[in-house]
Amino acid sequence: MTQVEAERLVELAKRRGFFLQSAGAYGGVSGFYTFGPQGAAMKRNVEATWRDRFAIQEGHMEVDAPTVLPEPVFEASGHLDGFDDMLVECPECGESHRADHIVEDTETGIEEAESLAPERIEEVIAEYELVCPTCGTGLAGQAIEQFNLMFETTIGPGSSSPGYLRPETAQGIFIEFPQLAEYARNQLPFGVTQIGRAYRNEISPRKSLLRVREFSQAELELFIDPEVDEPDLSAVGDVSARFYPAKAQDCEGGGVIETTIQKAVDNGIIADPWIAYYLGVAAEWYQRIGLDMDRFRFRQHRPGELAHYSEDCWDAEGDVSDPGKEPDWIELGGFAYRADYDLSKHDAHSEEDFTVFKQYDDPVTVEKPTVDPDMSYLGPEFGGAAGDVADALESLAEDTPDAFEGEDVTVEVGGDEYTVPVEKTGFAVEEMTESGEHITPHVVEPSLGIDRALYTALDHAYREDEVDGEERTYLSLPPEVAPTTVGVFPLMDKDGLGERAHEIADDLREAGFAVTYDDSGAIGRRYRRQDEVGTPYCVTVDYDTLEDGTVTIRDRDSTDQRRVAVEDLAATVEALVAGEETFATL
RNA sequence: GCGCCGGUGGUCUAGUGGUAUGACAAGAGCCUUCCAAGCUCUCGACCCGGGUUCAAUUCCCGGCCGGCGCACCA
Repeated sequence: MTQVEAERLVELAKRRGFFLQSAGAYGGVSGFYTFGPQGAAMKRNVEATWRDRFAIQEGHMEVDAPTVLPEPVFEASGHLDGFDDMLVECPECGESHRADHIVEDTETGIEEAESLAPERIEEVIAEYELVCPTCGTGLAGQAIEQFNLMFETTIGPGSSSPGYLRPETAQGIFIEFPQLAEYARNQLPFGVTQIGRAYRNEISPRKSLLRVREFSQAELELFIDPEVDEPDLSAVGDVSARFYPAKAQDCEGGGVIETTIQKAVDNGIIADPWIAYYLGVAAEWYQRIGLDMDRFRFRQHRPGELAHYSEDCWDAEGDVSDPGKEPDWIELGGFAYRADYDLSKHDAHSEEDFTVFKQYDDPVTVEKPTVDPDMSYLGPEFGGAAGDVADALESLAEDTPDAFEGEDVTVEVGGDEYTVPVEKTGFAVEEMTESGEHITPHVVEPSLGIDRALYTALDHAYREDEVDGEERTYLSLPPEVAPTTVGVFPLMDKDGLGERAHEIADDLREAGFAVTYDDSGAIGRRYRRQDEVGTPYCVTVDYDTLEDGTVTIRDRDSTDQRRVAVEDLAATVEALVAGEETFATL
């Protein structure tokens, strides 16, 4: 960013209809972008390739959850508490700092301040006379400002039912886990994908599409049995990528390692095989949508960056600097092993069961102490406490069956002791057959930003060159993601060329291609127009077409042309797009 | 949120206390047998609000938006 090429890319994006800042008529609004005709088409294509790779090819299901969800969902997920920042402003220099960080960074002995109440933070600041890290002014007495990154709304009239715009698409999957597991016939592993919008009320959106308040995510939640499920690493073992391990980031001159997924696992660079598997899948996908893999890497989170539930986490990063400049790495996606964190949270906070039943290969017989209290005795004897006494007896039997060996057994309920004759407890040791157990699946989560991927693909596709002494700008996008696949032009709009070209354009559309028809001005101008939006092929109808039924097809990157029979045109374009045919050998 | 700089047609831009320059793009036409050619015509702009002034796009203040730096990015 910041550099010349990025500015020209943003200018092209606006001029040609890839993306523009929203609500310009009303002064613009920071952090919101509208995809224009080219951008919307490209985004659709990018999402289609993601769907193909992460859902269809992997055999996973796709869902589409609401963007607004009720407050309890985010209480459970931790976003309500963990997603807000506590800011404190310095009265002297005006700098805002993370209050929880200031508290942590000193001799207070507090390591994890994020969960503390703002009032407590204020007390700690006053107590230890903490100062502004910028100018050294005391911060005692300054109010702590809460800033939650979630957009809040109300569901229905009144404010009794608060809701939030989801800050990530993932929760929409987690909360439906019980039903989704049913759809998967309770068989692990299974994966659920979602492509959708997510919202974060960023303090300071920046860098065009790269930091926005509304964006699209493509997420996969893979639910596994951690004890038995393993990925098929051979499917992506040969995929090569650049890896930037945490250790290398800590020391000076630490290097990026280029190797294959399989070798990265063998050498211990990537600890978790599932993470390794998805790094491989993702590397293939990023390459497929046109990223320059020399300007791409996987960076491992350093220990301090890791979320507390995550053992190992990697980010996909793309370099969006100008060629020859210092790299400017932006985060494109995250790959996290989330263990049972999310499902356990929702299991605890909701009424539903977020586990799956795992059947043993062979049923096991266990001796299980049970009670069957005689309520007709307990009731009259203990009155209102009878129910609690019965519960206490049940847990006692589970924990310490020995207690039932005497004549009487004593339990404590609400501070009072109750003694029950053993014969009234119905205590028995039963042989029970267990055919399996309930387990909470673990979650492997590849989470990718669509807008950032799209921006990076544009950045990496942006080219400037010269054709016959004229400057040319073009986007060398893969045909699969280019907004338009074929441009169709009559060499001139007369002598029936236009009519013939229209027929050909219609035929190509019927064959399923995204086609642009253009008969304005000189032919060269039309080629350049399509170059700027990344159209890979242009077909021109000329006088020979009327004579012998052939057209020229032009390759965007080389500007070379070949003659092709009209009846072979659709098949030829199809083969070119699929990569089964190259233009050079056409 | 703080600091610095900026905001003129779709895009890039000149300039000004008296309503604005040029280029590109776009539209119409002529010309044109494959790479932004030429000619004619047309369309189209001073971010918003307040202040100073006879008069503000211009000066001042505030806001919004953008770039950069700081902070933030669970």
